[in-house]
Amino acid sequence: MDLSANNYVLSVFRSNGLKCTPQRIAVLNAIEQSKTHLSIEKIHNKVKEYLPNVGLATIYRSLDSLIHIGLIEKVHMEDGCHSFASRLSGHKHALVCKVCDQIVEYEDCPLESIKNQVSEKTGFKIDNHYLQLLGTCRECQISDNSI
Amino acid sequence: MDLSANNYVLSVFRSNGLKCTPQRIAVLNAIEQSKTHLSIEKIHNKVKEYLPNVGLATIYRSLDSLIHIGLIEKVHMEDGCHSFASRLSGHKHALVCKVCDQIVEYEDCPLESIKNQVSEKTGFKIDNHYLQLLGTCRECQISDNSI
DNA sequence: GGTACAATTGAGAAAGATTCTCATTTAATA
DNA sequence: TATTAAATGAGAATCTTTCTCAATTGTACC
Repeated sequence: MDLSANNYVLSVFRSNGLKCTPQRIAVLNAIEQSKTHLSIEKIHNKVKEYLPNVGLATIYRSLDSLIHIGLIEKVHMEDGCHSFASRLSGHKHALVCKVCDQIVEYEDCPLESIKNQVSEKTGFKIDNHYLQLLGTCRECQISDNSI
Repeated sequence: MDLSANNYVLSVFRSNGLKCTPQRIAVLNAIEQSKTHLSIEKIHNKVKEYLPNVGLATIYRSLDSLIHIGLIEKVHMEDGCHSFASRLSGHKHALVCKVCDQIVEYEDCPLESIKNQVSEKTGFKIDNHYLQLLGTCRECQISDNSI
């Protein structure tokens, strides 16, 4: 894991008046590099591989900072827990496999038109949305290791 | 609050082998009758009005049971907390006002067609979805008590 | 209606998750 | 490189959620 930030990430930190620390970069990298969702504990373990002394409180604080400046977002799992997803590659939605827990990100946002529709009907000004589709991925359908 | 269940609710409990207790009915009623989202603590307080001795653990257990038999579902809030919504009136999506916290339910599910689209592209078999739209309701836009 | 029995409850303890405090360290800036 | 405010690590404190167990209560059957 490279604990130095690229220019874009650095500029996001700076423009928000936040320091770009190795801890924060390590948390961001852990989330970006993961193919599946990570609990706080898993993020902590991942970061400890590179920064063995990092404290759990720092993970919480880093996640808060990264959410605040928009580099990551909280993703809600069906069981009520949450994980975290990178927002560096723009707006995405989560496809969560109930069998293998894999998260596939789906980039075409199908909701822009729907938002207008809903706005007209209800008068709500909608400025954010959260969509999650739950099901079984292709591999798990084939291997049929579902419960 | 009427702590007796209607026939439908009763049959759902029975077909799942669960007892229909006043505590569970009170939790269900509290959620159904609320216009806004309720935290666990608020549900507890609401239920205590009718069953003063109800314990917090019972609220947790009732919520689990009600989710398990499909009478309610967990709704995720943007801050990572969750509230609970009745499913007695069918499939609905939440429109959450960031100013007044009001939840408006929106019944036309715009996602059925999208699900097929996404399935084709990704191979996922999608069997559930969760959509939440966050914004400002008509009243709060007018009164402009936003932050 | 009364009885038996397993499921459920209340209370508080226990466990787990998150936040806070504060002395120390460190990134950013000049 | 020196300065300074922000960030960190460690552990305490605070919430939140789950567990345990004795007492209670729905439900099914008579």
